[in-house]
Amino acid sequence: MNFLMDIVVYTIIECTFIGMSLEKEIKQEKFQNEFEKGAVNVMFTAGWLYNMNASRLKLHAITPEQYNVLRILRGSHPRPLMLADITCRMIDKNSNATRLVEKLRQKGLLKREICENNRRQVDISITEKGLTTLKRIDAEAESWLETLKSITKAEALELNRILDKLRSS
Amino acid sequence: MNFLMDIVVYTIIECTFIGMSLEKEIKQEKFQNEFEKGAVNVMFTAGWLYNMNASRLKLHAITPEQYNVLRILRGSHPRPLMLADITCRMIDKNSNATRLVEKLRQKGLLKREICENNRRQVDISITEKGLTTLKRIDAEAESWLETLKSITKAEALELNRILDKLRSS
DNA sequence: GCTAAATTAATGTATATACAACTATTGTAT
DNA sequence: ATACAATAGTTGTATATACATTAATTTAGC
Repeated sequence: MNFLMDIVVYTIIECTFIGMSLEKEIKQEKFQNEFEKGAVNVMFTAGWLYNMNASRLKLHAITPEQYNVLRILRGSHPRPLMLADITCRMIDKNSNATRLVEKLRQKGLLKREICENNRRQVDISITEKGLTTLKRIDAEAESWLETLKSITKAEALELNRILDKLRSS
Repeated sequence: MNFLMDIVVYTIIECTFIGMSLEKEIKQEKFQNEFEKGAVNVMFTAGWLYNMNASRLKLHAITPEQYNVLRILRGSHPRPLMLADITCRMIDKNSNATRLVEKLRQKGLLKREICENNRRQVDISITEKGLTTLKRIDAEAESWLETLKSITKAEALELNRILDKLRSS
């Protein structure tokens, strides 16, 4: 997270017992129960995913957070979004959209215009250069998606179902 | 989360189609397939978990990363650990253990001693105050664990299995 | 023994994040 | 109309992160 994760991952190492995969990866570990292990596993895996992402995006000189903003903007293109729209879609409400947007503007990947109807708000939209950049990244995304296919489609569905249920409390 | 999350989470918003829970939570979203959705879901859920964690730990004036280090040290207590031992258990290899440890030392939660046998290395161990702090946090952890139990034990097992498999590529 | 390589940790620096405080503009109540 | 509240973004600041570089000590080769 932040998840990112690099997320921001936390782990718990309390014992020398070695069990399955997760325990091995973070060295001698024991969890209170499957639920706690699940929470750590989600955060650990998120960090793993985020790192893969970050390194492939690095070649294009953008961070995962910046990539996120660009994709959000492409999603509404050609309609612009105001800053608050971007923030609420970013999930990490803490992350500072103002500064993220400014970074992308400096790179010419998006443009900002004061909205005439409501001068408090700013209309933000992706530029041609931004679209081109995303297209180049998309073209490379194949191998990244292949990595995810170490699980079956049925397992992916099950994973999504369980995660949605976990958050529904 | 940011983690996490605050994790550090990235999302993809490209459409106005509304489907299940994850799509709703990050507003009008459509994914290429279940695999991509799974990756985003893991990172999003990690951020959600990290934020819950961060806010409960804030009352004790420590961050999730610092909490992680303390638990690692408790795990080996009373044997001290060197810095590299802590780093390799932290997963986020980027995070700077030197400075995290220094923060905790300033709070009196751990102590550092130059190792006599090998003066390059530093023996780090949790203090009584550190143990007491962890104990107080443990006492409050019940409700946090309860939150995780919105899924069944079987689902938690399945979640762990799928995540381990996902990373095994 | 002396030099080169490896190990262990600390530091520098640019960027990012968390969170509070602030500015500007618009909406609402009297 | 004026004052007060709500909305939309920006800025300040302390801390954290990423990553490269440096420093100190130990090990190994010759």
